[in-house]
Amino acid sequence: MCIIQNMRMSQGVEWALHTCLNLTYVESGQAVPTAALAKFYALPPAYLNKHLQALVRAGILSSTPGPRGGFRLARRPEAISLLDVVTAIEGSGEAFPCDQILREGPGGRPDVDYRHACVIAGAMRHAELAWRRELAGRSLADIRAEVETRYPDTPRNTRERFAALLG
Amino acid sequence: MCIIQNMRMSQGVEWALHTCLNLTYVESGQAVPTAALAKFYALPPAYLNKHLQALVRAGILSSTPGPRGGFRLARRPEAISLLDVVTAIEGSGEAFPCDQILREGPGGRPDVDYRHACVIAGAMRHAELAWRRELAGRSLADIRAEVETRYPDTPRNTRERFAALLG
DNA sequence: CTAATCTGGATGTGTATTATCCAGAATATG
DNA sequence: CATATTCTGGATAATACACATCCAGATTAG
Ligand code: SF4
Ligand code: SF4
Repeated sequence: MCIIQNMRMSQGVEWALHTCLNLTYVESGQAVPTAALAKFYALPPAYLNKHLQALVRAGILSSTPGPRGGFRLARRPEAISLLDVVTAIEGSGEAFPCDQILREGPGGRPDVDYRHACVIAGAMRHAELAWRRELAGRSLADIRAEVETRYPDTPRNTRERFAALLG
Repeated sequence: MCIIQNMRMSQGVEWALHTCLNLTYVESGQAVPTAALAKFYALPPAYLNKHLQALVRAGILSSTPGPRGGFRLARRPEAISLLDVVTAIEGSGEAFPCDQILREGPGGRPDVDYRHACVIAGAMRHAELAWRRELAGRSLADIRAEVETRYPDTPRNTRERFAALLG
């Protein structure tokens, strides 16, 4: 019937967002290893680690090897936007794939970069910018504040689970 | 190195947008078969036809079988938004995949629908709405007007190519 | 020194996109 | 009516990529 249900970002974004949010509850100075972060939501440890590495490369987390090592936030939650996390996992590529088919059209020139010249590509890019702007305007601290307003038990629950996992 | 570059919509969106835009230049009453639409940009005819079928189901195009049959716009260009076309090809699913991992977290309940309860999912949905709003506010007629301002030759080029392909 | 932990590359697996083909239905034309 | 044209939609194949695992090597706490 219908052939497509595309345009989804990787599930790693969800993992990364939740993990970063949880890490805001860890007392600074303490690192959490991949194994504990994975157990938090019963995620596959080796694969979650790949995403954590991406977050480190993006400067959102910092990592420490060795015993009592692991990951911690590299910046204050106020300084980490949702866009930062999404971009770290998804990359910064545009959602609208332009194959420059205009080159095959009437008057098409192989030497022109239609990604900049094309009105359609411009409109799609404009819409995508609106999306990025929304995500850039919301920080982990904002999310945490809203969570605590709606679910006051969250801080205690999160800290208790971390305590149990770090035992 | 980096493991992911996701979050792309299908290339069919580009084909559909260009094809719909081109169809605004066909004198109403005349239909264009898949073969001609495919040759316009050297696209694979059988696969393009799948996307055209999706556009018909969405009420954007209408189709006529038989000789001198083919596709034409089902509504005026002013009444077709970019979002209409994107949704017809991509589906209306959300870009942020929520696996409800909170169910595995502390205090998680299997009977709660966290897609509505979760603050993160809400923030992502909010950003996506901004994207949709932008696309919904731009019609094929708007795009066409901008194209003609910047590239005055486009109407003639397009009509000539159609004439040659239908000849 | 030893155990714990991160890093990054190699590799496997499964799903979804991309693409083709064909039988059947509908229709314009003569 | 006969025929050629064209759309419809299911079946199927090829390909790309997200998802996932594993391991050797590097780093560090104790
Ligand atoms: S016209 Fe725009 S969307 Fe189409 S191929 Fe060119 S750049 Fe891409
Ligand atoms: S907390 Fe939100 S994003 Fe995370 S699993 Fe639940 S609904 Fe999805």
